[in-house]
Amino acid sequence: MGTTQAANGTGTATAPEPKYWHLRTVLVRALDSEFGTGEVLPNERDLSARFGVARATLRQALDQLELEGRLVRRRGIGTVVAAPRMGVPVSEASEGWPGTGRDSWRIVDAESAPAPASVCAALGLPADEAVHTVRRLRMMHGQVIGAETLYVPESVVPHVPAIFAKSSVADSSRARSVLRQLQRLELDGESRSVELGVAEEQQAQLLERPPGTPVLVLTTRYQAEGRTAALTVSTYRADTCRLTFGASGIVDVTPAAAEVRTAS
Amino acid sequence: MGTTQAANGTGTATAPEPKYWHLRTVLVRALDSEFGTGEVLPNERDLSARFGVARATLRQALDQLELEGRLVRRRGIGTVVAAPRMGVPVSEASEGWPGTGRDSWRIVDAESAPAPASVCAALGLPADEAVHTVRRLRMMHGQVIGAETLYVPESVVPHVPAIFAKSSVADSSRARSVLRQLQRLELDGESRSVELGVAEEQQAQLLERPPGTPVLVLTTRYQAEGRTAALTVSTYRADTCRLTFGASGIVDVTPAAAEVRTAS
DNA sequence: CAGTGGTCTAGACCACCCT
DNA sequence: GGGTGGTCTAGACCACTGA
Repeated sequence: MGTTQAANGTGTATAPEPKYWHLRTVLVRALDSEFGTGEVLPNERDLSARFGVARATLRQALDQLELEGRLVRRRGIGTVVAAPRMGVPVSEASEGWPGTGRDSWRIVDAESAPAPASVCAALGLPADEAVHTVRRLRMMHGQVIGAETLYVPESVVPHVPAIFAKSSVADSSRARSVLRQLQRLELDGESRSVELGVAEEQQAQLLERPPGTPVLVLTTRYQAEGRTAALTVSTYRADTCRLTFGASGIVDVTPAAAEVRTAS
Repeated sequence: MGTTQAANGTGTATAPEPKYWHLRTVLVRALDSEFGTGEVLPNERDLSARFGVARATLRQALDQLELEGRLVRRRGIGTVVAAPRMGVPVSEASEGWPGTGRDSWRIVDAESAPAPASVCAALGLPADEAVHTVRRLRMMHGQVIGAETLYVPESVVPHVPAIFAKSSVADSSRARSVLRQLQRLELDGESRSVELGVAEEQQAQLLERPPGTPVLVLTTRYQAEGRTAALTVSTYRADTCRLTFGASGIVDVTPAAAEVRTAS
């Protein structure tokens, strides 16, 4: 076990670059030149043998590439080359309340109940005040790309037809009712934040990914009538999404991403 | 080696939750209740022994927590509890050109040279057209939180006093000159995108993190005189930063992040 | 120097998918 | 069943930090 690890592949001996990092570089080049979207890579045991490293080391390189959204690994299937990230438009204040546009959403469920403390705080409410909660999935090109939870205080949208039978039809109509009433308010503005998170069990399931999957967490506060009238927390798959702001229209431009480098 | 792995800790036997994921949950609870920012955790060998798992398994859990920005690990030092993420204001169109505000920036270098193809494409230029390139670091609370590269075509800002001696003073004056001239143009608007990336060697060094560190890549296109007059690519440390948009003023509000959960 | 996290190995078993 | 990725182990050495 544990051979000496000293000789580390590059041959230069000047900089002790980790094997997995070098491997990643090699694979990036291969991905750029020899593989197309959707192609399946050789399995991990073969690859590790081919590169003369332990499987764990190869996996460390693949982990990086998956984080970068270049690969998708599926248990029982294999490792395939991922499509370039999708540009996901984040609507601007001028475009109104969430989900008004031409985005495709799928209602998951809806309810009216006391909100968790963190949500009440963000909405400027006393703890445990009742809020409407709507959960929905954002779809794009037939795929789930994000999960959103919308919170609206009952003091903003008071009455929603109470259908007690818990069914997807009832949820759906409740959700539509909340959204409809929200859109009657004049929207004064909004503020957003984006950060990195990981999907917990629930979200992970909605996003069709394993727990721990990195996500972009987009939090939006909607201002109306001089207060925070609604709050959304959206988690987008970090591997497949690029959130775009104010890019009204053109979205499919490849950004000059991290690997920008001067010719010097 | 490799004991049977069958009994997996939870005791329930109903759901085969991975050990490292369960460990993460345990550690999250411990961090929330028993540790304060800056406190040092026991070392990995002790922790793995205490939890009765291999060190690699413990590390898998710590990797997750580091990705979430809850921990910072430093070679030779130890693992410490991270401070909550900083809210990093991303200036709005109304606030003008980059770096105009009260943000703290530190010039790294500046030059005028043919741009890489991806940059030219994003700027709508023929390949290899000359652009001014300014690299600078964004500081906050005395820490480096991001690295930004600003690209401005020479056709937008033509002459910059040519100082051929390559020095930090010369770079700095060149950079200021470019920014000053940019600010004379009327800014029509801007479009942004945010995505997840990993820091390559160069960026990683600027951000004082190891290569492979996850970053939020913020790409901004500035519109002026009916064209894309400038492009910035900023990489922010994903573990310490939460990008905020249009939150003019209040920034230090804890967002209702991924772990939002209804009481149901 | 001793102590810490970072990398690497060889081998094992598990969960899942498809045929 | 046979193949794939996912998890786990025990042990080793390396690179960095600070006394």
